[in-house]
Amino acid sequence: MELEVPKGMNQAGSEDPTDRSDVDPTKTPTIYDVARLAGVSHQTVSRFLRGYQGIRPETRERVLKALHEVDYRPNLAARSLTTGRSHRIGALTHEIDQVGPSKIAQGASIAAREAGYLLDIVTLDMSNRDAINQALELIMQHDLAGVLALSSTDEMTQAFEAADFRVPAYIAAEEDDARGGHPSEITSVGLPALLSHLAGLGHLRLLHIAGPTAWSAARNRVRAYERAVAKHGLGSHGVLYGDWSAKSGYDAIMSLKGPLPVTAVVAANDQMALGAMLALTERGYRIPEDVSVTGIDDIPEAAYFAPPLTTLRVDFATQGRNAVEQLLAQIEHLVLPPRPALPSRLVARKSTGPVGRNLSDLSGQ
Amino acid sequence: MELEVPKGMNQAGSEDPTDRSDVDPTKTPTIYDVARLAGVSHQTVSRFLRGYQGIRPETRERVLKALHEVDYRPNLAARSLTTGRSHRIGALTHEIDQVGPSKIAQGASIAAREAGYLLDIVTLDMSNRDAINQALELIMQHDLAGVLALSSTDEMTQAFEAADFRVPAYIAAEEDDARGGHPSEITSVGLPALLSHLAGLGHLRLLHIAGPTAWSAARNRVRAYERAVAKHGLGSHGVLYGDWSAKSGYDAIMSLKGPLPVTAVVAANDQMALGAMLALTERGYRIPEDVSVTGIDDIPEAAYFAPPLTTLRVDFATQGRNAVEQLLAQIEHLVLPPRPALPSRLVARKSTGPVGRNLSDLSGQ
DNA sequence: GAATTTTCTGTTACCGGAAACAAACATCGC
DNA sequence: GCGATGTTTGTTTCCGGTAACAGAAAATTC
Repeated sequence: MELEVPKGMNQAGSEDPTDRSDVDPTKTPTIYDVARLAGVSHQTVSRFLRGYQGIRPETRERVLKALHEVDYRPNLAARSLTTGRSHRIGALTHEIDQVGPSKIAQGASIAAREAGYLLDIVTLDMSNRDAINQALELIMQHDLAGVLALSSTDEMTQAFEAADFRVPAYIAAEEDDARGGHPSEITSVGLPALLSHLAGLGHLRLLHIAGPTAWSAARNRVRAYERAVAKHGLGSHGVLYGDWSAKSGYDAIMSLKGPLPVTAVVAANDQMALGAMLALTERGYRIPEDVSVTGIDDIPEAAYFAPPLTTLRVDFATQGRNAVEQLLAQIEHLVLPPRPALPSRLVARKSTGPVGRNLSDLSGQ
Repeated sequence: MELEVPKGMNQAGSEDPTDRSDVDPTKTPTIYDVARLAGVSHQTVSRFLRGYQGIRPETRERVLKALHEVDYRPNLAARSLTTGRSHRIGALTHEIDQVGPSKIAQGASIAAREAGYLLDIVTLDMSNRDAINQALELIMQHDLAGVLALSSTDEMTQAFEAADFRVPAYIAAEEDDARGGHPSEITSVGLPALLSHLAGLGHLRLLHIAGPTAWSAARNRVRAYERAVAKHGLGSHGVLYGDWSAKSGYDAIMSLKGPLPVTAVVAANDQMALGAMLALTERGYRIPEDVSVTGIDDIPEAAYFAPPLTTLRVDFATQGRNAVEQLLAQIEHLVLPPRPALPSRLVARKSTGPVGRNLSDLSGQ
């Protein structure tokens, strides 16, 4: 008399339902391997993995045991093939020699990780159209849940508008005053506070060293600077343009002919402020006795410049986090609670001081 | 009389072989869509895409046309499901507030891109074991071609040894003196050159501000420093340990009691050198008249410190590139040509100078 | 206690490619 | 003129999951 073949897939002839005979140890195990081992169907394993509740405790335990035994790890390629969704986000960021962009990327990376996503980071020159298109081409092949630009330049904006991503895309503009968005803390609160700090020290004539005009952050800062100058009734010698680097800050100051026409220099980031300070020093001005200098960002080194830099603290990590959350909201069709504005705090250090008597006459000229 | 149905898959009744009738425009097209449009089999399309030569020019052209018409983009999830290989590399990097790590990541990212890979970058605290394990857990799910650690700490090394990646893994130690590898340029050539520069300026008693001991780069630099001190017959006041940050360089100098026992400070990176310079200045020492200070890395800002910093230029981008190439060699079973050593060049600026007479007596004490 | 519903589990089909195999056709040699 | 060979293209199967459906077992109803 024959025993009835037990139900299920286990018909290979072994009487032990937890059959491990043909599990190839060199291959990474699949749910089929786990199913065979647990004596259930692969679908039950799949259900277990996705947290389905209607599984009998007894079955559940067998699956769990089998999962551990073979040290199962899901194959996300297969999963995203069927579900049509990946858990990767493509992130474009500017070449990271600046602290800001890399901090933003870091915050974004962490936020993505918390949501179960991984960030595919591509660094490129944000103002080089060819580089952007090339990067987009690459990124679009690697099936992604969404695409993120971690900073905003004109070229990037245009490329995003022209591209056909087929997935959600988002540009993390630090500030989007021009596009009708609510202006960021930096330009609405931070820069006015900075200028008011300078006005309070008696400075009447200022100079702004801005970032490249293609960057929306740079443009917004210029506008905010000019607004604040007007509001306090100050005079501005105008705006010089750098490229965010210390060298460009240095060059900006060196390009000024004749005696310094201002008592304070407002740089759009800390690096340019650093360069400006060196140039001023070399030209014989003492900081802050003769000229005050301010930056924006408060990079970790700013407190250790000589002299320590008065600057605006910017929360880059949160900026990156917000960007990811915005994108995820699109991906997962969530409605996002209004995010609190990013505080940007004035950090007064020794690079600003009261206008010295010896130069104060300049401020009125 | 009936026309014969043309061969191929195109039996849906339309007489036009380039049938586009049931291509759903909302779905991203697949090779099957392209095949139908071109009137060939999907396999022919697949062959075309992978560069197979044995396709008749006529067929080839039809496929190409169809590809363009639907703007086909390969689904890499499907591809890596069948080939069992992905084109992504998981990269672990230290929280990127330092320039070094982020430059390395950038170089790695570019090199990966050139080879058709994308870098999944995960930032973490390289000396936090829990963070490392958590990150590894995450990236092991996202099927990767390989795993890369972009800098080397003890914790990272241990975690890598314990982990079961099932894919190639590589730790990019800047230098691996301790593990028998060929020592890097920095420790074998760069630091000796730096010390010899100081010796040439008359410095006889030095202090080293090192990075955290868990970092192999920090340890190697300490060893190289001590070797070079011995070689030149110099005296060392010893080694103080920082954490790569400007603050830790500042604190290190401030922790010294009494008058400064050395005439030159050798910091293991530029940030700590910056902090050290500020502390020295606050304690009343002039740089370089009273004390010389050197860094390592040559970050872009170093040339604009006050005073500009004498340092060793390190090629981070190439370091990252090398790491990726090493990993790819493992992934694709290539034998790598021996890579040329990374040049590390001494960049002498104004933070070093001849020993001043007023303090030179200290050097012999 | 049979019929019905609910709960749990198994079967089949599919995602979009690539590999293995097979067939159709052209070319060649003797 | 017919098999041998080579070139080009098509068919089937598989990768490792998930979705949709179906079937069996248990619980409930009347």
